[in-house]
Order: sequence, then C-alpha cells, then structure tokens
Amino acid sequence: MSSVAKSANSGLKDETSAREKILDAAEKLFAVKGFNGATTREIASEATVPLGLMAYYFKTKNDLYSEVIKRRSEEHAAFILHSVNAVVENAGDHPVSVSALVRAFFEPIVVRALHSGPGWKSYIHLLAQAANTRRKEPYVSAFEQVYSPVQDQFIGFLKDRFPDARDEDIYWSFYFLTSSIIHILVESESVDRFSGGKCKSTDLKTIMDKMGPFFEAGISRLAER
Amino acid sequence: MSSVAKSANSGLKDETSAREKILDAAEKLFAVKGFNGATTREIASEATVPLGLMAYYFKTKNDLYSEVIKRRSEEHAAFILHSVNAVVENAGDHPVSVSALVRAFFEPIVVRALHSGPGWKSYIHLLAQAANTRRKEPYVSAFEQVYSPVQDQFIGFLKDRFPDARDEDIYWSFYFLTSSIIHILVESESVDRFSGGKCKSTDLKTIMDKMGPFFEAGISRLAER
DNA sequence: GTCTATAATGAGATAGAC
DNA sequence: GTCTATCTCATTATAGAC
Repeated sequence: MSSVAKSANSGLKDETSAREKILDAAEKLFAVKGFNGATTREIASEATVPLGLMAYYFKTKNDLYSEVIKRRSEEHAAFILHSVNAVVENAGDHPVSVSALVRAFFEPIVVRALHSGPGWKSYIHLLAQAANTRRKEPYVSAFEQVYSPVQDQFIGFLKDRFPDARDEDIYWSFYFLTSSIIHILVESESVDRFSGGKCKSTDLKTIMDKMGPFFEAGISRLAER
Repeated sequence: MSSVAKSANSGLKDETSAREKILDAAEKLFAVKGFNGATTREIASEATVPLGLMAYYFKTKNDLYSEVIKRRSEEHAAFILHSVNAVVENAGDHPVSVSALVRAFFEPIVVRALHSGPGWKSYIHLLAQAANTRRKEPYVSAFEQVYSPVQDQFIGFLKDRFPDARDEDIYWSFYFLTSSIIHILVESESVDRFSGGKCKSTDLKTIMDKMGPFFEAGISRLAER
C-alpha cells in the first residue's frame, strides 16, 4: 500500500468517494434536466448518498454546479489548445489546412464523448446549455474564463491563414462554426428525423468528417473575397 | 357601442385582455428563465393579474406553455414556406441560388425579431431552448409538428438543386445550417466578446448577409464532390 | 465523515366570494 | 370574468445525533 494515501479509503475498488459520486450524479442530472429542473434530492438519490451530505461537501446548489464544471473544463480547453497547435506546427511553412484546424477544434470533446464514459457526454450538454443562456445565470461565467483563450488562439490562426481577409469576416465565420458545434453536441435528434434515420445525431465521427470540408469552404468564401 | 362586441371590454384602448397579458408575460419569463425557472407567480405578477386567473385561463403550467408556442409557431412556419417558395419560383428555369434559399429560411424570424416587438425575440429563445433539449420535455413535440413540413420542403429544394449529391450530404449540410441558426438566434454574445466588440450578436442584418454565401459554399462543397 | 430529522420557504393548483 | 385566501406538496438548506 502506498504510504502517501490521502485517506483511508483511497485506491479501493468500487468505493468511489461520496464527493465524487455526488459530482457524477449532479453532472448527469443537470445535463438532462437543466439547473432548475434537477433537484438536490434527485441528485443525492442518484448518487446514493443521504441528502445531508450535499451541504457538507458543497454548501449550495450553485457551488455544486460550479464544481461540476471545473472538473472538466480545464482539461478540455487545454486539449483543444494542444490539438490546434499541433496542426499549425505540422503545417510548417505550408498554409495550414482549415479543414484540419476545424477538426482539431472539435475533435477533443468528440473523442472524450465517444471513449471516456458517460460523464463527458453529460458535460457536453452543460456546455451547450450554458452557451444558449443569454442571461447571466450563476454559472455561465465559469465557462467563459476557461474557453476564451482557446477561442482567441483559434481566431489568431485563422487570421494568419487568411491575411487579406477582413477581421469581421473571420469573426463571423468562427461564430458560424462554434454555433453549429454547440448545437450538434447536444445531439438533439433533429437530423435523425428529417433524414428519415439515414443520419444520426450520435454519429459524431461522420459529423467530424463532414464538418471540416464544409466549414473550410464557408470560411474561405467569406475570407477570400 | 357595437352590437357585436364579444365582451363588454373589447376594443378598449389599453385594456389588453387578461389572457393575452398572461401569454405575453409567460412568453417573456419562459424565455429568460426556462420552463422550470419561471414560476407561475412571477408570470402572474409580470402580467399584473392575480394568481387565480392563471388556472382560469390555462389549467396548468404545461398548458400555458403550449399556448405560448402555438401563438407564434404557425405564423412563423407558414411564412418560411412562403418565403422559400418565392425564391424557387423566381428562379424559374435557372438553378436556384442557394444563398437566396438560405436567406429565405432565416429571414422571416429575423424580420419579426427586428420589427415586431419584443414578443418575437422571446419566442426565438423558446425555440432555441427546445431545440437544445434532448429529453422529451412536455413541450418539445409541439414545435416538431409545426416545423417538420418546413424542414422537409427546404431539404427537397436542396435535393433539386444538387441532383447528383448524396442524400446524406444534403442532410448534414442542412443540419449544420440549422444548428448554426438556432444558436445565433439566442444572441449569446460570444461573438461580441471574441471580436472585441467589432461584431455584435444583435446585428442580425449583417449576420443574414454573411450567412447566405457562407453556407452556400459549405453546402456546395459537400454536395458537389 | 456520515446520516436522520426537520425547519423554512416557495411551488402549483384550488375553493369559493364577488 | 375577476380576485383573495388557502391547501398541499416539494424544495433548499440546516441542526445535531452518531
């Protein structure tokens, strides 16, 4: 046994700490029902911990929400930065592929959604919820802080790629890209309906493949006029 | 006094009927706070009617929500159909402009948001909320019924325009377009931030101008390979 | 650290006078 | 049709035993 164990419990097989269980349950229920729709009782029940523990670990519901966000957002933002930077570095002196850039921006969260358990899927929903909330709810600003540098860097690369484009056209293009991504991440199933089942909103791998060329074309159109 | 008055009150200057006042207030508060976040008490207060009237006109909160949706969705859907059809008819034998088609799809609600009072702005938010809700909440299906024919017709025109494209590529393209529109309509202010104020999420007129060419290019790229 | 019991509040919905 | 008063229940948060 490790001599640096943080608590008597650490490292045990199935015994996730109560705190983590609450975070997992909250993540899931906030994602499905929204901040107001999910109740602390439900969360405690889903986590199979007594209600009283909620206040012990997280003073209020708002605090709990913030902790849920923090758990994922830093990792996600860092990976986008890494992924996008890799594309630019690989390009060397050649013009960077916009399609690859778009993909690098989208891929980190897709990979997690597909391969890292259900938690990341839930987090994606929280991200989309916050993005579609105009009013400053308690939580929205928590996201902004983390993702702003990522957005700014991506925009910088677009400007480098299209040095003759007007800044505004770069901004609008990026706006169209991110707004599309946001909605796609919630897997609203609209595409399942109007495609008669031929396209599935859960098929993020295909979406990634189509998205690169699609938005490359759009950005190029606005930037190269 | 008119002999065909429906009630003693009808036609008076400032006296909007209590029912309408409730609908207006509900539309506004549901938009800002979501279905769960807005309370019937707040709504009654905003409408300056006593709480008891809520149940008199709308049995339950769910019913109230449905009525709020119905009030706008039919008009909106009908106008999109009309607008898109006009583009196709004007094209005659020439290939229809995809840019114009995209614009015709987006324009009806933008026009209303800009020129028809705050109610339509609120409705837009409800639309976006529902679009970003995966779980079948009480209300989501109310939208689907109304907008499905509109989507199907638009997709039909895209297929006519790109007869050699694979159906899937048309569906993905339309998915990218609608997902972007949805998020843009909520005016999340993200673009205001990352553009340093040069682009405004409320500038729907410019967005419309940029969106046509942008998505025309994207759709063409996927459809013409 | 964990859990039970409960306080304090706010919610949707209703009853019934006017 | 309009309004007041209230029922009933679910909610967040807390107090305090173990």
